[in-house]
Amino acid sequence: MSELHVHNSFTRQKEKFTSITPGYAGLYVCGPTVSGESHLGHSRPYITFDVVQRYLRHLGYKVRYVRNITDAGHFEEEGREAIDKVGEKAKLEKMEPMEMVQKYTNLFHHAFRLFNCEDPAIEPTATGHIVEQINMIEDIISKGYAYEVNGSVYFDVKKYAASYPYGKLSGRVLEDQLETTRELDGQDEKRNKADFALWKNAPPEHIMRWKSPWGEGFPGWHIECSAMSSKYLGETFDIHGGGMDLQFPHHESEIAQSTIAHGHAPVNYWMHNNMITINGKKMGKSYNNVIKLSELFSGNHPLLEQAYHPMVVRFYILQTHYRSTLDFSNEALQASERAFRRLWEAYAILQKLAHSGNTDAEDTELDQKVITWCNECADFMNDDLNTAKVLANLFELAPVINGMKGGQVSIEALSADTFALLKNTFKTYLEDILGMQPLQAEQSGKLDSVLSLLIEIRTDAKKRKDFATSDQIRNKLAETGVQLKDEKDGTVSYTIE
RNA sequence: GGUCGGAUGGCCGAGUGGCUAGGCUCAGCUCUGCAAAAGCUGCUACAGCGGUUCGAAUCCGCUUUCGACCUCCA
Repeated sequence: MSELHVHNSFTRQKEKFTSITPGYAGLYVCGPTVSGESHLGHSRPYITFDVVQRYLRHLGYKVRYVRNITDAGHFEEEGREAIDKVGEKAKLEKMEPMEMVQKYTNLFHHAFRLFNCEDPAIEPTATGHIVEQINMIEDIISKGYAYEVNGSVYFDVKKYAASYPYGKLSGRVLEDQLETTRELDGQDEKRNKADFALWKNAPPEHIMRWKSPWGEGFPGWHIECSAMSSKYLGETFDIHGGGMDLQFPHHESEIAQSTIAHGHAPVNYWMHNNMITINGKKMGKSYNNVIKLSELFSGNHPLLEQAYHPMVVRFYILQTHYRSTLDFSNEALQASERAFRRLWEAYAILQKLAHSGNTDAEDTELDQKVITWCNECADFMNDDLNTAKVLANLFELAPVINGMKGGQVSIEALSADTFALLKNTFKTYLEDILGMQPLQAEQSGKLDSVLSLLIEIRTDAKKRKDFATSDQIRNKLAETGVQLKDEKDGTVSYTIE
C-alpha cells in the first residue's frame, strides 16, 4: 500500500486516508479524566495515537493534535466525592477539585513524557470551555433535539434516531437501549431511557458548578469533546481516536450532538484501540485489576516481578497491532525488554558503522533483501499502522548489522545507497515514528573515565594471564549492573543496566 | 439476554486462499582464557466438526470456548 489506509470504526473497513485540507490533518483523542492516576491500560491509546500523530507528520501533514483533559463532572477521588456532604467542614478539610485535578494532570504529563509521547498541540480542559459547551447545548435545544427538566438538559435520542443513523458507530439498536432496565441517575426525568445528559443540575452540596441558562450545574460528559473538537479542529475534522470502550455511549453521543448542532457528522475517520487485558480480563477501574503507571515503573505491585522501563512498555505495546487485545504478563514484558535491548543495540552499532562508498553491492542478494525489508516498513505503516510488522522487519535487519560488526557480513556487501537506506530506515521508523528511545540516558563523563580505568587494569591483568583479577573486575562490575564485553578486536565495551 | 470481536507453535504475538512473520524461551555449533554479546542451525502452529476449492490457518456453516460493549471506563 503506497498510501495510508486506516480502519474506520464507523464503516468497519480500511479506508484510504484523505485529509479535508490538503497538507493538514486534524486529530482529536479523548484524554484522561484527571480524578485518579493513569494505569497501564491508559498507556495504549496515548501511545497508539502518538504514533498516528508522528506518522502523519512523517507523511508530510501538518498535524494539529488535540487531546482533552476531563476535569469537570461528578468526581470522586478514591472514594472521596466531589460533594461536600458535611456542609460545616472547614475550607481546608474539604476536597478542592482544582487541587485534585492539578495533581493528576501533573502525574499524567509526567508519565507520558517518560513514554516519549509528544505533547498535543492543544490540550483543552472541560472546565475551560464551559461557555462553549453551554452555547452548543442551547443550539441543540433551539433545534428541538434537547429538552430541559428540573435544571438538567437531555438529548432526545429517539427523535434523533428517527432521522439519523443513531447507533451505527457502536452497532447498537435503539430499541434495545430503550428497554434497558438499568437504574441510572436522572432516569425518571428523561423522556426515554436512551437519552443522555447534556447538562446536569447540581445539587446544593455539589462543589463543581457553573451558572447556566438552566440554573447552576455542570456539563454532561459527552458534550465537552464535541464542543472542544469543533472549536479547535472544525465542525468536521479528520480523525477522532480513543479506546474501544468509548464507542458507546461516548462517541455515539458525540456524533449525535454534533450532527444536530452542525448539520453534519463531525468526524471522517474514527479509530479505536483495543484494550489491555490482565489474565484475559480488561484492565479497568471497575474490575479492580489495574496496575498504575507509577507501580509499573517502580515494580511496586503484587503482580509485578520487576520494574518495567517506560520504553519497554511502549515497545511491548507497539509489538502488537493496536486493534488487537494485548494481555499483560511479566513473561511478555520481560521478553519485550530483551528484544528491545537487542534491537536498540543493533541500532547503536549501525550508527557507528561507516561505508566505504562503493556503489556496487558485493552481495546483491543480501542487498536486495535489505532494500525490501526497509521499503516494506512504509507499506506496513500505511496498512492501518502495522507497527508489529515494522518491528519484525527491523529484527530481520538486526543480524545483518550485528554481522557487520562481528565480521560475518562485509559492510560493502551492501551498496552505499542501500547502506544509507538501512541507516535512514532505523532512524526514521524506530526513533521518529515509533518514538523509541534508549533505555538509559547518556552516561556521565566521570563514570566513563572510572570504567576506562578499570578496563585498563583488567586488560593488563589479562595480558599477564592473571584471569583471577580480570574475572573479579568483570564479575564485581556485573553485580553492580555494568556488563563488560570483550570485543573481537581486543577492545572492551560495556553496557549499564 | 442483545450486539460485536477473538481462539495461532513452550510463551508473546503478525498475517494472507497456495510461497508456511517477528520476538522471547530451549537445544546444538562458531568465536572466546572463561564469560557475555554476536553469528549460524534446529524446534513448523493455526480450537473442533463439516462444506466450498486443484489447494484453507486464511472463505462459508455449525459446535465449543474466551472476551468487549450494553453503566463510569482508554
